[in-house]
Amino acid sequence: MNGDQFSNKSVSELLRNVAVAYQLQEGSDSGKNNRFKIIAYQKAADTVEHLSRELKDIWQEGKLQKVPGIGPGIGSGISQLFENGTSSHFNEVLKGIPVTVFLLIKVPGIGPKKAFRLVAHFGLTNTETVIEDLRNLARSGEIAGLEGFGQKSQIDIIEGLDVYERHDRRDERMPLSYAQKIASEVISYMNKLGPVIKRIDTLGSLRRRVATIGDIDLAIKVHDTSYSKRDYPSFRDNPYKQIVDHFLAYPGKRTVEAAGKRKASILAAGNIRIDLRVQDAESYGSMLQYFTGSKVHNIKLREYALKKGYSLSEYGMKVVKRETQNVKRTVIPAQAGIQSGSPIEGKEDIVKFKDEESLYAFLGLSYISPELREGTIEIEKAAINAVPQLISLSDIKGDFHMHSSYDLKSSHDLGLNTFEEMTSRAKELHYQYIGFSEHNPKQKGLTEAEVVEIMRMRKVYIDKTMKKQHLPYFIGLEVDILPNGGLALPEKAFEYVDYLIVSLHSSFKMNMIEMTKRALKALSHPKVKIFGHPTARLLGKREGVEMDWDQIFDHVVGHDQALEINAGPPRLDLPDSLVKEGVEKGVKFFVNTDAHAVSHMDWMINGVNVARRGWLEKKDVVNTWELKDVRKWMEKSY
DNA sequence: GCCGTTTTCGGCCCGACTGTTTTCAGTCG
Repeated sequence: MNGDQFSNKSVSELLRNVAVAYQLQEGSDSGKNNRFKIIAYQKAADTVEHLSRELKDIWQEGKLQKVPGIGPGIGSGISQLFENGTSSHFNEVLKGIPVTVFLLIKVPGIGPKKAFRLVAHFGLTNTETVIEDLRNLARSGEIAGLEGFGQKSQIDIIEGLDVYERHDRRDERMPLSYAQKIASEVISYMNKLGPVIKRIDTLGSLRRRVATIGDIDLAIKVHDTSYSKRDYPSFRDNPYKQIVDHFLAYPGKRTVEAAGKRKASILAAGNIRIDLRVQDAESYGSMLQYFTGSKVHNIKLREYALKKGYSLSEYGMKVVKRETQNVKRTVIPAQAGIQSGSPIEGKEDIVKFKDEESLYAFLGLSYISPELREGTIEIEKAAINAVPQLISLSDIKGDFHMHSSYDLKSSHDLGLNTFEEMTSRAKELHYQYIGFSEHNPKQKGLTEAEVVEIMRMRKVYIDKTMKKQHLPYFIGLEVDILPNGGLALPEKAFEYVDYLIVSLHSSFKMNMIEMTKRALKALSHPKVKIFGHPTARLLGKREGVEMDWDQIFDHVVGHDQALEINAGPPRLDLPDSLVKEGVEKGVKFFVNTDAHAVSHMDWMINGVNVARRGWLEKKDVVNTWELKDVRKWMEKSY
């Protein structure tokens, strides 16, 4: 097990191991016809691995079976696991399979069957030494003698072990903003190649704007091959080779991992893997769609296509004819022009797609933004033309969580820049209004009267300063939620602010009931309009707090309050999945940067990405509204 | 074992690559 035995990673690994165990039972009397059970466990493992929230929290909320791929069976096993630390059902299935099998399947090229045969035949049961033992066996030539293995597979095993040891060390994912930066550098380098390249897109989780990224995947569309050599003298015989070669010469490259005709991968500094795929224009849409994923989305899309009579692949679409109910189906080429427009009939009897729009349209679906492609309900929505009109960065009209350098003896960090400097940046960003929210003055060492006076002086100062700035503004404050749910600000100080953000900055380890009570109490004050970075998570450092989110959602909906999507790269809080749950209940949001410096105001895009993954439209995000509507909403109290 | 705009039963994504093969099984993405 890896770290916390209840982490998503551990649970997904456990489910994957159960799938492996069923695979090994196949063919035995007890394991007949569990082909689909295996797939079910693998699907569940995939989903859990890619959840943006802790499965355990979801379980605590009693929503385990809302997770796609988890039904009554797997769900009860997981419940057992969370309750007792172990699950009798899973244990029963795993029983009798040496643990070393589960270690060996992590080696590239070794799957369940091979792992089991190696372990069984050579008695590899020592978990400490199994990797080394296998390497020695391969080197001494003993594996080639085993039935089903040969010289080549023996060499492959040695190579696989090398790759395994290299990659095992870098297991973690990087923040989206960091991945985006690296990708941009590679893209601008590739663009130097000139007109051979028609366009470059990111793929995979990077394109879907997932909070954390594993590998960086890029797609390149080559220029129409109907070019004239006179027009592009540098465009030699093989554009693919030219592009791949250029990629392999990337200055930031450390090693070349693989290099083929139309794809290649390199490792950059920090063992970050960068994959490149090159495709011609007529099939670019299919490729883009396929490698953008997510895997679950693709599987669902293919199932959907199949029901409509099409077989969808990386290359395009074919028509499927079912012969009998159960056994085989024949695939014949789809007729191009079933829908007029973009699909192109290719020579390989397959309908190709230039772009993703025509691909989705061919299936009768409206376009689905990459951020929505997580296999939840996006296909069902697209089928009835009901995908949301997602917000974009240009919709943001103001930032309500910003810390200036104004010293109000606050309990946490001051910002680095003045009100004027932040205002001036806001104007550059074409904001139509702005909200300041320093931390509340500290409680120790100051009397109530002193705090009230500090707050009064601040208002006077802001009003005076902003008079010259000609940008509508709101005076806010970020107030600590005390452990008992009280606010770290005396009541009399409230009259010097337009709105309050309440945030958790201490005592994160409460149980769910206590924490929920605490948050609800803090939210009960009518001046509170925003719940700041609600889970209080710090990516890679601190898990979010335990909270009954349904109660929080209900409360804010009933009291004209909003939840924050904090765009700071260390936070990205709320997480996208909670945003989606919230908006389904009618929750309103702010996307804020929590800027402590002018440069941080550019973080807004990170929050917009989360909002998009959370299915938010303009109506759901207060700081995309017109000034008068924001004012009206701010002044509502209950 | 999961799932539902032709379903609560009867289905379940697609293709490439590779090695050890005489037609396919295993692995991968």
